[in-house]
Amino acid sequence: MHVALIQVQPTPLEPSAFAQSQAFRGVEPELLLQNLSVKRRRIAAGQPIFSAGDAYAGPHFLHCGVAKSSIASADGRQRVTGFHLRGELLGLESLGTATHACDAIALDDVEVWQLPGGELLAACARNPLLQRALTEQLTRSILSERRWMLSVGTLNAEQRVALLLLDFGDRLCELGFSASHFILRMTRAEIGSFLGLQLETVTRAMSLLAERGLIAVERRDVRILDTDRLRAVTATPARTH
Amino acid sequence: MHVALIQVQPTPLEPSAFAQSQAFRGVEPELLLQNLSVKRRRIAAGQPIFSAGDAYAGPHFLHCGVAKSSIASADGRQRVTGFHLRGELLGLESLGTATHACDAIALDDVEVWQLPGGELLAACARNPLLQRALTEQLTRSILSERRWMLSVGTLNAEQRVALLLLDFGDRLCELGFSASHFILRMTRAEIGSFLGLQLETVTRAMSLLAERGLIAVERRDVRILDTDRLRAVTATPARTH
DNA sequence: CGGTGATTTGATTTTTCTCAATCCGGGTGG
DNA sequence: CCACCCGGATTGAGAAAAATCAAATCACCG
Repeated sequence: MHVALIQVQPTPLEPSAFAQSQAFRGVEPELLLQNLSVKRRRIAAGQPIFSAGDAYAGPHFLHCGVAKSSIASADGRQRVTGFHLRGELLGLESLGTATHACDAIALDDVEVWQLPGGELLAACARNPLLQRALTEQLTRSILSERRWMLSVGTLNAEQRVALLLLDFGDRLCELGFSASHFILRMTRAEIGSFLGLQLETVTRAMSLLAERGLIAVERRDVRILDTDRLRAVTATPARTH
Repeated sequence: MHVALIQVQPTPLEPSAFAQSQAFRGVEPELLLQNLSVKRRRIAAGQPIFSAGDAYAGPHFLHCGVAKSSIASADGRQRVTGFHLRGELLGLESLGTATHACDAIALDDVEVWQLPGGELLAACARNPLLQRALTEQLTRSILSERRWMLSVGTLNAEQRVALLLLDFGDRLCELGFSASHFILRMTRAEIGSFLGLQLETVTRAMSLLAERGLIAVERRDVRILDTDRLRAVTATPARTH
């Protein structure tokens, strides 16, 4: 069963987990863990990791599991702003502020390490490598969001869905899982919210891609059958804006 | 003539201009200017301030004028990611990287102060206040973009245009100009690109808002006639995603 | 074994895009 | 000084994409 590939097992607190992660690649783990009071928390699927308005203590390192982040307006509209795999840093966007501005919700059973924001900033001043890693993480997430902004604004439904699947596969691949076969942890509605589409449109786009033999979908189980042609779909001439 | 209100006059290099700006509010200007080698540049309307792929030297402080930033994909699609007024920091998203990832183009005749990225980061380590200001600027821009993401994904064309006009007015107001009468510095196509709409749709939305007496538009000249009702437009129940 | 939430598919409506024509104002050059 | 030109803006008509409404199916859970 391929499913096992994406089952993330809880692991003991390992200093090297930081350094190996995308977020803190290259940072001496001792420098981090010795000086920072990391708080480990486990959160069940569907439960919030943090919510908008919560007092901000610091960013959350996603040690294992899958999560989504979202933003809501006063009048109840809301939108998913990203899906996160283990090794990512959640809540960075509120660094230095008093309260969380966004929501983060576990899509899996999740373990997060809550880092102390103030100490982290102070540590940055002493450790240029850490500062660099944190800055890079921040710029990386800005750029990622801008690229999605671009895609959502210029690609049609089918292209957006294709891109999401490819992106998800790539990111899983970086973590050592299969890039071409995985289980989606989010609903069609959540995908639609992220891509600026209705859930029915997401379903239809997937059905069309499957009909053309580019992917195989069975509810949450996705297989990318022809990566090249799927990638070609996302590059087809569309609106240029 | 109200038009004069938004004419931005060039001013001499003033340390306090930094401290008064949104970006560096509260930072001792001496600490900044004494230690940083700021390079002033004037850029004519329509010309690039920097382009994707340019070597990254540091962020640009927009000392006067109006600018847009945009991002492009390899296959030529592109999208405006923001409009910027004086006092904002451009190119922060590439801090710590080797090359610019986005484009910034002057919509006005513009003056920018190019800050040295490396020195800036080093100065942050010595000056917590500066670090805090920079972090805040970064989180502010992330949140602003996420809010626009939310709006673009959940509001219809008319609502998006109404929101843009209100936002533009508010930001001008913060700079001491009129919030209800201003000249747009960007084309309908640029507005559309930012809002995820075609230029004709932007025009139509404005015409509709004008028809209902909420605004008065004459090409680039915009007057907000009924702020309350215009704001109500943006809050009308729409798609919830 | 029923119930619930998620997904899929179909039919229809709405919104926005696209294509086309026209208008308008500022700037240029005769 | 004026006619012309050109980019931007506006408006209209028709087409396309996606939203909306509705119904049926499916998997999983208690």
